[in-house]
Amino acid sequence: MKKIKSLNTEPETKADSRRVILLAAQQEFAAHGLSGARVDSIAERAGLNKRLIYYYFNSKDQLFLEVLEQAYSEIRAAEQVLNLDQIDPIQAIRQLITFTWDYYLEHPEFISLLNSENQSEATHLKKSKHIRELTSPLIQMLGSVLLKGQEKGLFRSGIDPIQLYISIASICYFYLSNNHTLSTIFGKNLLSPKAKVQRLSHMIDLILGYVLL
Amino acid sequence: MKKIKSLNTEPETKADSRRVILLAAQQEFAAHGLSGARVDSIAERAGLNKRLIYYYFNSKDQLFLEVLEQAYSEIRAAEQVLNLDQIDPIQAIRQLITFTWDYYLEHPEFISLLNSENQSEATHLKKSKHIRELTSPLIQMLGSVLLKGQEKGLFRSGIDPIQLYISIASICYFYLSNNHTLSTIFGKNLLSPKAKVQRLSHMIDLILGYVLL
Amino acid sequence: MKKIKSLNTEPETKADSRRVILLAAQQEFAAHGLSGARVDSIAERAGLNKRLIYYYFNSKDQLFLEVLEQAYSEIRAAEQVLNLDQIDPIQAIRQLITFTWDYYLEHPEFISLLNSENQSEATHLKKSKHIRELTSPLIQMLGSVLLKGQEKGLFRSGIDPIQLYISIASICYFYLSNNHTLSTIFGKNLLSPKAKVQRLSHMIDLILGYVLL
Amino acid sequence: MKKIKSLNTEPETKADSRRVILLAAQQEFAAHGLSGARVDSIAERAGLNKRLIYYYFNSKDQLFLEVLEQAYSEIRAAEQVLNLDQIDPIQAIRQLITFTWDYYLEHPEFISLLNSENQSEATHLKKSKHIRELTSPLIQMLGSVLLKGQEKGLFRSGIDPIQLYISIASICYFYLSNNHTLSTIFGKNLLSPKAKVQRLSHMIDLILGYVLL
DNA sequence: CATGAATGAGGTTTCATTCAT
DNA sequence: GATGAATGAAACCTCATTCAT
Repeated sequence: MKKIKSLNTEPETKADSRRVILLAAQQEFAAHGLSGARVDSIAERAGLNKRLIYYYFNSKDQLFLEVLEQAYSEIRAAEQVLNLDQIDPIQAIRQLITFTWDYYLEHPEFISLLNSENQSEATHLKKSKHIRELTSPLIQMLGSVLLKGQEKGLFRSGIDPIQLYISIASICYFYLSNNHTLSTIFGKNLLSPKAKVQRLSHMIDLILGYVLL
Repeated sequence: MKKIKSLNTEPETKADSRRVILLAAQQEFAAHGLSGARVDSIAERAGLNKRLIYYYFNSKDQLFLEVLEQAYSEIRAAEQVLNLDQIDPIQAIRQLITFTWDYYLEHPEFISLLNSENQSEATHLKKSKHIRELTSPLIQMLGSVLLKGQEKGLFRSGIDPIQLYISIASICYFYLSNNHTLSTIFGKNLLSPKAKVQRLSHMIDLILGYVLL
Repeated sequence: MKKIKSLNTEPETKADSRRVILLAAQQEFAAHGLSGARVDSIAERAGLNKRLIYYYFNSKDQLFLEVLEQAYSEIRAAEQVLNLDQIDPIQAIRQLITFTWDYYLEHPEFISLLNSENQSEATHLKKSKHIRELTSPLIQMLGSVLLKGQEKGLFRSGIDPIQLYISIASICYFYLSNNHTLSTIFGKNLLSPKAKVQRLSHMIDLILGYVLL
Repeated sequence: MKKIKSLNTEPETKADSRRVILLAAQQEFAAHGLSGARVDSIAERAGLNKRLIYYYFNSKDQLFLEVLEQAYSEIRAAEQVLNLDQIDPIQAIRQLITFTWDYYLEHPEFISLLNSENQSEATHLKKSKHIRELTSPLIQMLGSVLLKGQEKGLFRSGIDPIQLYISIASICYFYLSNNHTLSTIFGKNLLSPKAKVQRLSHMIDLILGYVLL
């Protein structure tokens, strides 16, 4: 549990504290889940007084929600930049898979947070107002990719973009979220460099095998 | 949190108490995760004294491990009965998907337990002795299905059974494990009867689309 | 804050703990009020682990309610023993005043608890089921005293026993509950032996002056 | 907990802030008692920064003392206006009771503050310098009323004005301070319009029944 | 005169675990 | 085998107060 160091040597300004707490909380929640996370540890990680956490966020649960909202908006923002609807549809599918895979690899905390939230039956997320709007652009984007591919005679028809998106997310997510048990059961490290390359390759084959006519 | 009733009115025998505790623990761990589960609640669910839990299982963690081992051996036993290598390969793939989907649907606690264990980085599972040998028969079975399909000129070549198995598990598992957040984000109930039928159909299309030449 | 010593040298039995906590709580609540009382102090007074308080009573508030209920039932029990309806009515009024005065003097915690409860707007008492039944016998008893006095041509008619009881309680209670501010303002100790005698005498004069024809 | 609005839109002057805080504190202390009151809430009620409270009043306790002093001087000022010694003695007694009753009814915070202060054993009041001299004029006034009534052959002799004053205060105060528990115990609302009229009538009867020959 | 940010001490409550029978 | 009573450690959260500007 390392203390977060501020990048610049100047003393943090007021608004910084909020951000520092949010970052520390993300780490702690990711590492231990919601009920396993300790407010004390978050304060320690942040290098700030515990009381301040309650000053800015009113409770552990509210803090968790904000961490979660931030995580969602970050991935959605990154996805938006892909501009899948402006490139070749086959390439677009490849890119979406690769991006999703890489993003999950680089953001293990995202997976961890989602697992926690699902264990809480999404009680936090349901209180959030702007979460739902975040996702629709992505699905729309994937929808137009599928349409374009179909019009070009490349893709099969009748693919539901939501189903496809969930499946792409599934195969990336599960491999990583369940890496520990899978690696234990299969008796080999599923995250070796070689294994990662093989997995990505398999996933692209799988999805394209389905999508392409 | 209902108390588990013993079916016969006679006082439970020694082995019964153990089983009742194990069942109660499974429910509690599934509902709240490892750190969220309460030993008190387990005792209450079991209708037995808390001290007895320690008498039989020594600690909460050891109890969790036993619950986990039991869950694994149950699903592996069920898979074994499929006898996929004795039927038509296409049908075998269909059956494997359908079975996996149904099993996860009927055993939400299995998903929940795995999530908890992965959050703990599989520390419990790593201590288990007989877990590893449980999985290999399944993969071997799937391997021979793939081989047979390929020999018959139906399936593409070069499919890694482990990769495929993980992918099949992924698309079933993730949809259910993340149902709460997904339903919230997409703003619709992903577990309505209709939605479940559509999902299964999509998953079979997806996998067969990939496997078939 | 003295630790309560058990009267007998034997180790306390199980059920004793509950009583010891209740007594310790009464003292602490009386001394500091509900919000001023500390659960830690109660545990210390009782010479028992703090956790045990939550084991027997589920929360500070529930503990407070039980203390309050006990206090009420004690005073009501003591009042019942007076058997006012079996003695001369004038003597009965004198006795009721004297008893009330003495009881409040000997049970300052009762006054303190009532003050706390009124500050909480009787939220605890309102949850109690058997409180209301406790008081009616007393009022009935006073009612028959008044009736008898009236029939004997001694007392004025039309006296409401509830009003009279409240007034008697008032003049005893207020003098003691507000003793600190009154003594400060009037610059003399209102609880000197002499002052107490004078007060009781005044109160009897006051009430009899009103009641008698 | 409504924020106190300043009547004029202009920025408050220095003395205003002090007064606004004092008013807010009175409300908060009255509502929750000394230990139950929150400095944060007082600041919020006042619409001013918490730090300002410390700027003007140094501590919560000192603030409480000032609130208390103000409350005392207000009631004493109001009593002074009565000029009881210039009217008919019987009427004077009636007026004193009615005034006391009405004042307590209109100033529930006064009762609440006194209760808190007595719970603190008058520690604040004892530090106050000008409290003690506030009360003597009232007692002197009541003394001369009693004397006049006695000289006119209306009142009994030997009535101690302090005792009588305390008794009058008692019967008004207790009924209101303990209204919540009394209403709960007797199972009826003691502050309904009708109940209030009956109480006042009873109190006047009680005191006059004692005072008059 | 005024304020947002920060804090140390301590509050109630919860927890896995053990004792004693 | 089984149990009610008991506990130390630590959890979340709150409070009056102060700092820095």
